Amino acid sequence: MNNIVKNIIHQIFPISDQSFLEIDKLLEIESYSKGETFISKNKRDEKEYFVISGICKSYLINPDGDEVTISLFAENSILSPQSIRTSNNISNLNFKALTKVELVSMNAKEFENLMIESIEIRQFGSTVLQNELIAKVEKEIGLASLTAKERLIEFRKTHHLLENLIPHTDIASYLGITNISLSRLRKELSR
Amino acid sequence: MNNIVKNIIHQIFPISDQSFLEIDKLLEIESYSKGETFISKNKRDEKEYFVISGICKSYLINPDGDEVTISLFAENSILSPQSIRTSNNISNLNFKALTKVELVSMNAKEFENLMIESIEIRQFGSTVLQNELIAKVEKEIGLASLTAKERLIEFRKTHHLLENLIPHTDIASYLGITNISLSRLRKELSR
DNA sequence: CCTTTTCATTAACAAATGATAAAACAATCA
DNA sequence: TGATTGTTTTATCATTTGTTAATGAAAAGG
Repeated sequence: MNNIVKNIIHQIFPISDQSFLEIDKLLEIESYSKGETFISKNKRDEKEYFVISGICKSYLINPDGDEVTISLFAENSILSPQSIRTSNNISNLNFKALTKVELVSMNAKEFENLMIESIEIRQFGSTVLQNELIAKVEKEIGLASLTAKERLIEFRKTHHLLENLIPHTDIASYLGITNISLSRLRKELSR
Repeated sequence: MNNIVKNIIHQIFPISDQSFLEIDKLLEIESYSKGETFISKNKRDEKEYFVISGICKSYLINPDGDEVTISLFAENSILSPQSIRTSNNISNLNFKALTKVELVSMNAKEFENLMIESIEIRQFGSTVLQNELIAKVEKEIGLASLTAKERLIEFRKTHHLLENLIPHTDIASYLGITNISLSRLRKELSR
């Protein structure tokens, strides 16, 4: 059904055509417009997502009622809320489309059944999990610097395309600063 | 051989006695004194660790030559450098004992062989990976606040025992502030 | 026991960042 | 087009944080 998903999967793990056909049966297309929240609390344990086009974020609401950006997801990436499903402590993490977004979703329980039946698909699933973990470690290393300026420089290295595509408020939140401070740093770095 | 390891494993996944006996054959005891670095670059792809007693940190060296604390590992936890093994970008992450530390190590390749043979051990391995990921997500949520004071308060909730056991320099680095700033916040919060 | 080292605190000042408000700019829509 | 809304920049001031240096306390080692 969807060659883009096949490519995304192949970039992660060289799955066989037969295995992909099994996965393919679970795929459905979803699309959301800018600003739309697409994983609510009661739905989040149901699906894995492949980001076909557009950009999404995960976020939470802080005590002041503001959205704090936790992660950013560009196109051709897997948005896999596995960690959220299995954790009781992470209760209020939500997902939102920052641009018009096309997703391919996959029922999580059916995918788990596939993983039980097929060693190859389980290896794919484990590799997704590992990649998620690597992304987190790389992120925490990138944000480990004390100064916001260095964090912005690091962000530009890993997300160089995103800065002109999504609201700076989300980037600032991701970097742990205000959008006003981000604006100052942008000006300073452009000189 | 080691009932403590059995307990640690059981807290994560209810493995059978038979499976544990297979794992048990791979276990070896290691101990390090305070300040000792125990995973160097060339060794890190060899072992998984169970922290029996003491506290460790993962860290990297920033351009100024200072150690930046990335993660903290208390006793009764698994120190599983799976993500490091599989990532090319995370090259300079090291591990150090912050107190006298007793570890039980397990050869990673032999454990992978066990995972191929046994579904149950495979499930245990996947769960370890999931737990690592959950810990990272919980950490990034805990550190998502803009102010250092709130991050310290959050840190105290999740690591309440650690503050009096390890150098404040490492806690400050973990929180993204200087130890002097941490001292100021401690004083302010104690009033 | 003394010395040395490491760590935590404090003070004074400089630098960076947040808060608030205003203005410029861009995007959307009737 | 004009109005509206949202985003980014800029300016001002208050607050927080980093830097440097000094001090004291605790731990480590001879």
